[in-house]
Amino acid sequence: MTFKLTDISLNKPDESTKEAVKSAEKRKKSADESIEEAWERILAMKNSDKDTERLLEVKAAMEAGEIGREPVQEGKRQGKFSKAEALRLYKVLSDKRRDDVLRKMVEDTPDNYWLITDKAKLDEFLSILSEEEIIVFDVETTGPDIWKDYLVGHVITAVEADIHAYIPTKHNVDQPQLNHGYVIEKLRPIYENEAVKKIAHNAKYDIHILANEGIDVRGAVWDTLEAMRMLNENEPTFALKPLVSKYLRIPSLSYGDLFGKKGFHEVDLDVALAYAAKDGDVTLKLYEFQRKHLAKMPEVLRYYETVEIPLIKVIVDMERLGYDIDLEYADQYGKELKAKIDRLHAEIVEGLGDINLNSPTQLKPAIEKAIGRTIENTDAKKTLKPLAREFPIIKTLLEYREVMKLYSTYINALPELINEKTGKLHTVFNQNGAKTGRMSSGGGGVNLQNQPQEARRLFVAPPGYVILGGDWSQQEYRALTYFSQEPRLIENYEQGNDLYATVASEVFDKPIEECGDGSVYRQQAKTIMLAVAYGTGARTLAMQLGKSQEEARKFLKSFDERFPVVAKWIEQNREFVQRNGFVWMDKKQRKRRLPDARNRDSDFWYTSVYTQSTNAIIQGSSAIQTKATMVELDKLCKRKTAEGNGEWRLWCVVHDEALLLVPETITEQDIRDFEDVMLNTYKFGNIPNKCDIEIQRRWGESITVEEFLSGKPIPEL
DNA sequence: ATTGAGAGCCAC
DNA sequence: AAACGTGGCTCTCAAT
Repeated sequence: MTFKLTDISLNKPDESTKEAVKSAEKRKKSADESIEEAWERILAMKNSDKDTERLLEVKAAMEAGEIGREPVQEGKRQGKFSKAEALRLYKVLSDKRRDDVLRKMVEDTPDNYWLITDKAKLDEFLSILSEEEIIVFDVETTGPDIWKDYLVGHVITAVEADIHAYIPTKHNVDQPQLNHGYVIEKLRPIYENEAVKKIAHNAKYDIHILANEGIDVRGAVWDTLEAMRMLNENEPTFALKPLVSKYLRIPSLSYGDLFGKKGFHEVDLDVALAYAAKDGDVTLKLYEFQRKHLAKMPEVLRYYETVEIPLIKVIVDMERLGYDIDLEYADQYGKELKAKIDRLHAEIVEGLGDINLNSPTQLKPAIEKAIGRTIENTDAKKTLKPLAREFPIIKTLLEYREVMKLYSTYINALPELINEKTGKLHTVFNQNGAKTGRMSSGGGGVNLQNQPQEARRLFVAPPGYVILGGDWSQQEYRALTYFSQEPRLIENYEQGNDLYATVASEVFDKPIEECGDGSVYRQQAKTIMLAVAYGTGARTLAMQLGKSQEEARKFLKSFDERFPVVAKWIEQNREFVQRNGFVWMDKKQRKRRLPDARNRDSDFWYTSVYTQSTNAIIQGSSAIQTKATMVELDKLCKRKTAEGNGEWRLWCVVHDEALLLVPETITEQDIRDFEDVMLNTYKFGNIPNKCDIEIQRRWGESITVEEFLSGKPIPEL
């Protein structure tokens, strides 16, 4: 097609006249445009996917007579039907549907849903509860924030009696309710009674909220959220409603669908009853469903009940304790970093131009221009590092990145996250945040598990206390050794040798003396071990070691030859997951389901599920060791506190590292007791555990036990 | 203003 | 030919 300049001359008088005529016709037409024509016109417009979806929904609802057009304002005639009106109607439609659902919920409220708003009814319910061995509990609140939101009502299910009660106390509605404190005191004996077994969905939240009311929940024996993670860690969501819809086939709309952003305290009591009591009802049904299925995996059930369940309260306590932040240190360090950032920024901008250095999209072309060649991305490790030697500006940029990350994510950010109420920094631990069973940490605030050394320095013990920390030495490789039963590795650990030196000596065929601390062989063996555990290929390993792929391949091959039993175990895992679609963690206490392993194209000789199968066993089993030990550490803390020489608390756990907050007057015996729990709570069969213990006031600024016992003072803040 | 995806990078 | 496991947060940038 040819293109003539004249084709785009816009201001030809004849054309504009035509347009004017056309639009006049259009106006005339629109006055008597039929609704069908209007829809055709609107739907032909450039609409986003979401708008199209909404428009079609409105169209269908209008055609079904569910809604009509907006009312005409007095004295005006109805204008033409516009996209804007259609989208306004969408909101009208959603609100109407929501109201319909809520009305229906109220109408259909079962007789065994009890709304308790007077003392007599509460007493009647309490007398029913006194006969119950197990109950469901759930708190309704103003929102999800355990520090800002507060309790507005209690849901309790009397299981045997089959009654689901809602006891509102703080709804902002014009309906009578029982006094908040009165209900707390009436329910306290139940909540705090160990003998009254309790079921909840996401019990950690309810326990937190009740703790805010001064109630110490005891006897929690089942959490339907954590149980579901045992049954299927791949579930897309662990929210109650979707699980109930999916597994019990009870249609359940989410809180947001029903109430939007409204807090539960704004909900009328009849609606509140229908919604809240149903939570107790379906949680109970989900519990029964889960029990039936977990019974088929007795080791998983036992692990769940003896480790995961007690762990909930251990985590609650840890989250509530929080962290003291050295603000003075943070401020001073932050200023230093900021000055450095400014200096580096100025230097880089001189070479690259005045761009946003934090924007990869702006950075990439600027770098390409500056160095005169194209780059794939601005990834520090993969792309920029190899260029740093040749181009000083890249080196400076990498330095900028590093300092910027430290400043913006950690040093400058942490003080901002301090909780106003407690004056401390709090994290949220997700008990099974990783599909392997590891915990994760964060929850909109601080992630305790990825603090770099520099940032750990901001975390300090309160006056009079010290941080007693222990980390399992080579936790995952000990697990690997146990599972594979590789004789050379077992021997290494039985004799208390240095693993990396042993591996280096074998892989590089060097005398052990040349593979000790500080040797390049030992360092490389460390990387190779990691590659084995993570399933890293030769290409990546080559990059990490700064060697050719050829050499990296040789190293991996050499490892397989020298530690053939490990290689065989990895191969077994591959076969197992291919056959079964899952792997077992230690003692069948937990599964990692990798269903993709079963329906793979046979042409693929590698898929990530195979590396995952081995890694999941190692990582997941290590997590079991950590969690089982956490439960015992909590008991140790309670025992020590009871001795009366000051309070002991579990402070933080980072995968293979456990830190306690203990009185600064601790004794050698105290430390030995701590070590004993770390070493002996959970063992991988015949492999001995090893634990390195350190004492500190500032996280990471520690002295060893030996130093401590020989009288070396713990560094002051 | 809020949200979500992608890039990038911190930890074990 | 294909190959690094598990997370979470900050920043940018585009979309709503």
